[in-house]
Amino acid sequence: MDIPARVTVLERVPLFKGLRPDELEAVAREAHERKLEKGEVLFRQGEDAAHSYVLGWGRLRLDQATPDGQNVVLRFMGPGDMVGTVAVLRRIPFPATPLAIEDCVILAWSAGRTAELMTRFPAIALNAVAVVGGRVEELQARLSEIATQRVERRIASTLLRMARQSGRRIEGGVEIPFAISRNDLAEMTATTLHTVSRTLAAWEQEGIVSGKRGSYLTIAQPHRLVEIAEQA
Amino acid sequence: MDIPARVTVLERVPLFKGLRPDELEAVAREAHERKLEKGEVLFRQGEDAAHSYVLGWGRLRLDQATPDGQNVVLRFMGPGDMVGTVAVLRRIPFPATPLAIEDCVILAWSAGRTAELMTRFPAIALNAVAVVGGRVEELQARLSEIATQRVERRIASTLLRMARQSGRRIEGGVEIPFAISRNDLAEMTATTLHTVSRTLAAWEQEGIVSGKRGSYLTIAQPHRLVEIAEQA
DNA sequence: CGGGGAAGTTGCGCCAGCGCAACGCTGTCG
DNA sequence: CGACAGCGTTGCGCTGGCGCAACTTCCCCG
Repeated sequence: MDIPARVTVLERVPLFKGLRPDELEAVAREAHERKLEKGEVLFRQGEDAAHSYVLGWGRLRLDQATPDGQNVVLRFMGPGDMVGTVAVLRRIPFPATPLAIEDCVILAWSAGRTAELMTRFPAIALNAVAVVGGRVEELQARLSEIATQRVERRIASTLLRMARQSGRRIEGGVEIPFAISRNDLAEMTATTLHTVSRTLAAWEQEGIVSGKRGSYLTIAQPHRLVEIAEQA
Repeated sequence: MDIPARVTVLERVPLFKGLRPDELEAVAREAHERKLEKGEVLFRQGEDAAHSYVLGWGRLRLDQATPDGQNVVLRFMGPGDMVGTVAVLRRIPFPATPLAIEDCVILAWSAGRTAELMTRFPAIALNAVAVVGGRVEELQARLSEIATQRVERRIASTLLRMARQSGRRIEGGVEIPFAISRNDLAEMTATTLHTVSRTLAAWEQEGIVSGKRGSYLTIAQPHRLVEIAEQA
């Protein structure tokens, strides 16, 4: 990717919102580039946070291993998302592992460079607070859900949230444009593969969602899902 | 509080770490001051985020109401914590309500002033990312816990986390220096008052924790609690 | 000092959903 | 093209801990 191409990518990244073209160019010049094939990891939980990243193309799933060896899916990330930036600024090891679920192109900056750019262009740092704040909000919402709601409602809320973040309108509903396994959903909603399977099977029966194995999940009747998510 | 007194407070606030004394003074000059009595709220969930705050003295409990009227305790906050800053920068309404559980003194800056100060002193913005990042980490940990662990382990983890954040060594163990009701604990661990009550009663029997109603909770045998939190 | 109310305790019964296990489907790799 | 591996489905039984309700204890306030 040459510099103008990078700028085109960075223009749409929330982290760099409000920067002038020449500033974006300066940021772009400092970046390294990295490609990741589906199935590879960008880094591993526990590693030293030497670089921060911005996802240019592709999708990542952010996994966190618990001390006792279980796995929790923290979030899915798409183009424009920042990765690892917080760990870099906090000078702590990466707290999770981003796994490529599609081929990805990623821009990287060293830890020192990251801090330096944010100091030089404070707007980046302000944007970073906003982005990370958004994650706090999402996590708080999930926490509330898990704390107070039944499994069925949590699955509904999770699907709606993913649709809102990454969904595409297509004929016949809203499509979530990457493969999510039942197990992924289970690990996002704090339940088991089995319960997710049963729930989705029921919803497919009723025509609320559809999507064969491997292909993308489509929410055919979002309003029905909203009803389920909101019912007392 | 005069300006030097404010500077003394701000010196110990993580958000302002690394600022020079003259910079701290500039920040202090821009602040408004606000007192809050026990039982009052600083602002209400849903209100427009017109100011950001730093807690000088006292303690707050941050509550979030769910759409269906339940309540979740997001966190307890103590001296030096920042409050509302994220909502200000994201230009969204406050997502939760901070309730004073002790008398508090709070410094406040208007939304515009907050952004301006962060731009003038980018170190503040970098610190803010780190602080908010810490919250993300804590929320992720709680999410993992709730998703994968039994109630007993979650309560143990929560108590240990609070002890780590605010605990005081005293003779006979570690004391959590503010009143936590069983209900608070229930709302933090995604369980019910009843289950918390039973669990703590059992632990008091075994001498792991102690603390009468109203007084502060003391963890007499932290290592036992760690065992419970870590056992498979 | 006595009455009211909030917070905490405890017993009991029930059920959502977990855990296990067996089976089915589908893509893929030799 | 056959067999394997990974993912998903489904049935079944069990149980953690929730929900309800009755009761106790403590604290505050008049």
